[in-house]
Amino acid sequence: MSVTIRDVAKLAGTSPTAVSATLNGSTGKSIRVSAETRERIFSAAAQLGYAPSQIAKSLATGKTKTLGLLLPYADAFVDQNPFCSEVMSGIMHEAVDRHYNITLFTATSGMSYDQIAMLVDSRIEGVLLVMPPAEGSIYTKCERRKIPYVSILRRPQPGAWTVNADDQLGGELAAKHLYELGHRRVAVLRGSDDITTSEPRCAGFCSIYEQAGIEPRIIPAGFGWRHGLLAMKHLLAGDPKDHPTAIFAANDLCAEGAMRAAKEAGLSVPEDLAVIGYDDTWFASMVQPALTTVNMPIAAMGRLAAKNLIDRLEGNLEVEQDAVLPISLTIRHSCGHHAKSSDPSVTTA
Amino acid sequence: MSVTIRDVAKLAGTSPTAVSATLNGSTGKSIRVSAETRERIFSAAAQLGYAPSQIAKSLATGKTKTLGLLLPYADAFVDQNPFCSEVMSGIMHEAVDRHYNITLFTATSGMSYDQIAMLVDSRIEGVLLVMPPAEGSIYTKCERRKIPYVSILRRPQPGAWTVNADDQLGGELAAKHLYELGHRRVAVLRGSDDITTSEPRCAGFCSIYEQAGIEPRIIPAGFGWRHGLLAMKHLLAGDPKDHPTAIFAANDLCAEGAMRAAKEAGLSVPEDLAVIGYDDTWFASMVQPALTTVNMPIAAMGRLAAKNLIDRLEGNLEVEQDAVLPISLTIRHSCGHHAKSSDPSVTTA
DNA sequence: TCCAACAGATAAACCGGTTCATCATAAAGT
DNA sequence: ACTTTATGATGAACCGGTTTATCTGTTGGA
Repeated sequence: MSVTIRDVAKLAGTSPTAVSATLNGSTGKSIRVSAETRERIFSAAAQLGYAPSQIAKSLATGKTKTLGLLLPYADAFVDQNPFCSEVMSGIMHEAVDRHYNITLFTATSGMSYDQIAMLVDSRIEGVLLVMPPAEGSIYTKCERRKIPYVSILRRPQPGAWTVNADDQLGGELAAKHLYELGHRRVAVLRGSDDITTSEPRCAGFCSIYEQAGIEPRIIPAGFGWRHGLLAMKHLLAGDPKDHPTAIFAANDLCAEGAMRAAKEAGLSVPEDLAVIGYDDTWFASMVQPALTTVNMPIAAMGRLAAKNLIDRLEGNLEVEQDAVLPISLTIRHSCGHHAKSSDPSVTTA
Repeated sequence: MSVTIRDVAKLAGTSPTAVSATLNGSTGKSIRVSAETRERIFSAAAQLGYAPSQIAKSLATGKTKTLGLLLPYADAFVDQNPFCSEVMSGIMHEAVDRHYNITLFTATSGMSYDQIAMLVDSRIEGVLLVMPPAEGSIYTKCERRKIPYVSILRRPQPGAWTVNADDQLGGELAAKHLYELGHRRVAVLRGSDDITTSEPRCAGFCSIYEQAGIEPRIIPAGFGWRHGLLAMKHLLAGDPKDHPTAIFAANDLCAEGAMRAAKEAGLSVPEDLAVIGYDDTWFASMVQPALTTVNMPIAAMGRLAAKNLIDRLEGNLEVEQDAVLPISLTIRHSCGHHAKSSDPSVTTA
């Protein structure tokens, strides 16, 4: 069938041991190969088109160089949120650089995280979790099997590694921006409670306004476009005197939904209503008006999570357990301030 | 270290052979196990928490139950095009149902398809290619290694399996719609030539108009938002008498870019300019005005490609070599016709 | 001259499953 | 009574690598 290390050894007139050591760059141990034998091995391997069986290698060494990637489970969320694609992109960059494979665990609809945990088998050396649930059998499974995992956007836990952005600060930056623009009646469209970022973002936002003696209205919305739309409609259904002049949305999608509802109610953004988003995905710069939004270094977070996981797997124990990446505010047009057309920050293929 | 099949056999007081046969549901061959031994094996396995090594299993059987998934290479494209997420979702559904793993090969920036082909190793039983290039070492590599592959959106080739939508028909549907609405000066913003769908869509569109003696203008654009924006600006820079009254864009992203350019030039959509998109991703229903667009069953295409690949791997030879999925037209607001607010076809998490 | 150290090389065991070939023993057929 | 067939079970080989332990010369130092 396929060409094995013994075939190469036979053609080169030497032993499998020598071939293995040579092709792996001589482990330096007691296996010594003369320059001339090495030559014969290389040419034999090339002649036969030898490619080592990664499976046999894994069985012998116990290493698979394969990571599992668990994306959020709700179909609509995966499909619709550009966040996932961006974080995936960052992860792939690091994985390719470090010669690791990524196996996809997407919990599809009708499939719980617990069922997904079943997919973690001996082929997986480590797991990357993107916006995972607070609790779940996936964690106990990994711990029982001693499989290390790194979570992206999960509240830090003792004994677990995480990569987060500074959500509290993100909320604060948004609040400061709106406050400085003169907004005094503001509302938060808060993300769903099962994602851990919702709370600190909201808390950070409120803390700034509370220092000024103002209590923002908090509407439980969610991370979808429709959530923003419905929450905004709900707000606008109340007494016009209570209508907020500014909105801090759960993310960019939610912000767009809110803008849509406002426009349908005859309000214009940013003149009648300022809207600020979160994430700064490509989507934010494409909607109209382009969103002022809190920027998370999404791809960098994915990359760092992959890096930290691989570092740990390779024995580097100095990995930062709870990394927090910096946050910034990207100012575009949805809160007024300054105007420009065809936002150049949009990059296309 | 970990518990092996021999440990289970020892505890159950039987042989590895019996354990293997029992746990795999008795292959029915000459290995026979009595009901009472079976019981002991099950309880021993449960007691030890035995989980078979998939690696050892793969080495012994030659099957890995792992598929490679190759997504398009330009970062911006992957990140920004909802198409990829949707096709991935369909693929994952089938893979999970059939108990197959998916290994991700995303050609990141600065990495060619040829380099990606290097990642295909013995762990991969089959490959799924999404919008692959016309030529490349990936194909020769798969053929040399006898690894079957199924391409999504690639021109049918002898000896290669594909899943496509009826691009020609898609173009025709778009053209008929615009023609019936009275548009006689129309332009095609054509996708880039390296994606095989560009040509038949354009051809289908033109064929309808040519029957009426009209030659549509064809602008080489691309599949990105910016491509649509620039192409439209270029069109609007010409003599106003030549301005088209309707646009057939390469995809939804491109269509939005074109709409943006039109709006910036003071035109309104659909009153002054009709725009029709392609793909019908979630994005299409979210932009304003919501896009009339050619609907591709994207997730279904992903799912079918995975199904066909797995069927072939499992020896089903009746797999349709070049599947073509049906196309339809989703009418929203960007070509006028009828109006409605908050398009209900938008689904959110 | 003798022994230690080392370069070069390899046979054999091992990783953890699957599967082929073989072997008892009991039941059934002639 | 003797062969055939079915049941229950297992030892050993195998998949394709890595790694340990061992072996032979050759060189250098005392």
